[in-house]
Amino acid sequence: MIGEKPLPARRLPRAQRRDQILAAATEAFARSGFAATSLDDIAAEAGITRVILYRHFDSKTDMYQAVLDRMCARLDANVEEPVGGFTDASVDGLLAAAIESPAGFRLLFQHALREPEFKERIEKFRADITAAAYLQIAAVVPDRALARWAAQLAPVVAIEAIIAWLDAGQPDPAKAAARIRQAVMGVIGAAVASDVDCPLPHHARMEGIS
Amino acid sequence: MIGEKPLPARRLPRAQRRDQILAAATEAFARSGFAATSLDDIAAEAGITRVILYRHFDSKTDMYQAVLDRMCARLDANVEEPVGGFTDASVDGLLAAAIESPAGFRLLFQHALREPEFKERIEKFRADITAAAYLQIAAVVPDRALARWAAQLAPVVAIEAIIAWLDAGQPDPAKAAARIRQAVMGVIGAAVASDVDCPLPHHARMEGIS
DNA sequence: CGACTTGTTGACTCCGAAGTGTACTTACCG
DNA sequence: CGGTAAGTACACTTCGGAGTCAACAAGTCG
Repeated sequence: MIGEKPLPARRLPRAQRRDQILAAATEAFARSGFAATSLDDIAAEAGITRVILYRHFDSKTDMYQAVLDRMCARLDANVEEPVGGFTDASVDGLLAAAIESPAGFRLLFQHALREPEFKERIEKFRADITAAAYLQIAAVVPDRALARWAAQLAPVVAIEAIIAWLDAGQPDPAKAAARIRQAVMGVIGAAVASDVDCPLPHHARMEGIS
Repeated sequence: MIGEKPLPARRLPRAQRRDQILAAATEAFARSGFAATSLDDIAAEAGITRVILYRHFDSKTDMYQAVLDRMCARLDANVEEPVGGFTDASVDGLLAAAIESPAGFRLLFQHALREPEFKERIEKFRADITAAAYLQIAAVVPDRALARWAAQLAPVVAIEAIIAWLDAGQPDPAKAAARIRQAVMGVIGAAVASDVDCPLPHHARMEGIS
């Protein structure tokens, strides 16, 4: 299906092979998530046998955790939040991580986040960003329920904007970050605007856009 | 775990039971998707035995399809698109469907959409909305790649806004639709703005929001 | 009442995938 | 050149969940 190697597969030093397996596992898991991905799928993706996997990881779960941790570490490294909140730097960090590993990015936010057994770690990451966003938004949006809603939505929009950008073939990387930031700002702006009971003729704008 | 009934479970006429099973299955599947949900989970959710499921559905796959079709039909009914495009009515329809069945809404857009074997039907639904959105956006955004990106993103933001609203406890239902529409418009506005090379001091706005 | 239908229980088969062991090759490095 | 580590082949065991069957219990309706 992919690029199978009936050949005896080149030899690699242990650490390197482990890394390659993690990369392959990331790709495989990113397609259908944990439950729907077999170790044979991963072995095939890595171009080796299933048995080899067990020389590097204790179990499927262990391996999945390693994949998740690896990607989370990448995120933590890129989007270190000095309590500053959901800043431009946060978007840049997310984007950088997504560019480094698109599959890992998708895996985290499209699959792992919805898998009860694994979502904890990454949910905590997201919660941090959401909390930071809340502080900023709450300062502008008096209605607390609305502020929580916007704070919840802002990071999600950033993530979805990045994924949509990946899907679109990563056009114009130089301006991507700016555009994503604007999309997020657009959402926050919506919360602000609708809080003062729709001062904008949004209906007309939406209908008359064409 | 939930509200188990060790009792012999009340009897229901066939059609009614089938519907109740579909509702239970929707809840169960919405938690972890197709692969990670067992028929026992569903039977427990419905308060009956696994064997009964087979008196209503041929297989697990068959049942899942039924659940998906049911929810898709609900969507089609609510958000009928007279080629008009991604209008206010579309948002209203999506929102109505989400209120009718939050679990179904989540199941479709958080799980089924990422399950290769099943995403086809619902992907088509999403593609229709995306295409409609593209027509509207392309009229305002000259850069075609950017327009495609925004068109891809707009429906996703609408959906995520709805899910975030569900998560927040469905506050202020009367204005929810308007807020979601504004969020979507904010995203589209971002595409428009960034196309003319960032006329807004977005950086300052974002940093200085607090 | 008696038949039918909905339900339960507990057994059973089947299959795919996780996980393990052993014996056999072969590349690489000191 | 020889040993070790990386890799293969294949033959398992184990396990959970899908799918099936038969016997039995109890509401409901003619």
